[in-house]
Amino acid sequence: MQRSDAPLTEILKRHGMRPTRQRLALAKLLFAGPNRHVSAENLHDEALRAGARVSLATVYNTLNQFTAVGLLREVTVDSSRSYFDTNTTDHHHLYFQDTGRLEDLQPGAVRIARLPDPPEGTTISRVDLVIRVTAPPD
Amino acid sequence: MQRSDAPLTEILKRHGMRPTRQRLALAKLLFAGPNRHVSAENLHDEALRAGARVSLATVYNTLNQFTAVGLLREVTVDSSRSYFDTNTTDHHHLYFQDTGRLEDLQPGAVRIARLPDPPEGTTISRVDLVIRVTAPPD
DNA sequence: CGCCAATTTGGACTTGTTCCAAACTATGCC
DNA sequence: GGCATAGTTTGGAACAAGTCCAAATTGGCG
Repeated sequence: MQRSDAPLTEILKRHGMRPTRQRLALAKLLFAGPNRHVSAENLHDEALRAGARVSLATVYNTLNQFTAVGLLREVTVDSSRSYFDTNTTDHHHLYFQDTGRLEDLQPGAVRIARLPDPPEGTTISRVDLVIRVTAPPD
Repeated sequence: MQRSDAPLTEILKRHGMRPTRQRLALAKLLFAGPNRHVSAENLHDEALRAGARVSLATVYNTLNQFTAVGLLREVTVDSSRSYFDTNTTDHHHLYFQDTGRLEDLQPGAVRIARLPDPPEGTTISRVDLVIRVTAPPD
């Protein structure tokens, strides 16, 4: 809880959340460095290792809240687990099927030249592209 | 079990599976019509309603086996449930977030003009693009 | 027809996630 | 600064999707 948390406190308040000890600790892990992809278990372990006392339920709550206000984006690459991405700008993903590792692609790495119009009465909320790679060439 | 199952029997045999009553019933539901997207529960219900006695465990086994031999493709759009697509040709998906409905896009509907090279030592196994739409315009 | 390996099955189990009621705490107010 | 209170956290129960397992069944072959 040193002065450098001030911006994080601000961010939480700006999104209508109380800057609690737990949320600050998680926000720090998530946003105080380069972009990341985390799962709930994953972040929970990390928080504990970092000495933060946070329950798994709170990690789930927090990830969902952050996602709801747009601080995180949920990425669906594995049907058995949710990943959250701290990079909320437009970009696509590279997924290593063998290791489960997920990486952002450079914004310019993929170019989608044509997209269909959404069906009548709907709007496109998002276009997700995932490149799945395997380590051993098939 | 009328003569029209013969082709299905053939397909199963060709992929090294015994044409059992259960597999034939499921294959019929899956392949005897237009392309479909099913979940396990989903297909199980349908099979029971159609009078086939199949356990849920068998539906899971069968979907996984069909996928392993390339008769089905698993589509990951929802992190809490797996969908299987009877269309195994190259194509992308339209996902209605509100209803959970999943549709194939026409092969030409999307054009990807640029893709990065896969990282050293890996090969691209698949590129999945999903257009997520919502019914009420945001 | 009968054998045996493949398959199916119900139920137990696992894993990821949500729910819940009770305990705790950040914040506004005096 | 102390207090009331609404928002938050928490452990554990509950849930849901999917896998595992050992016993029972069955398809295919001689």
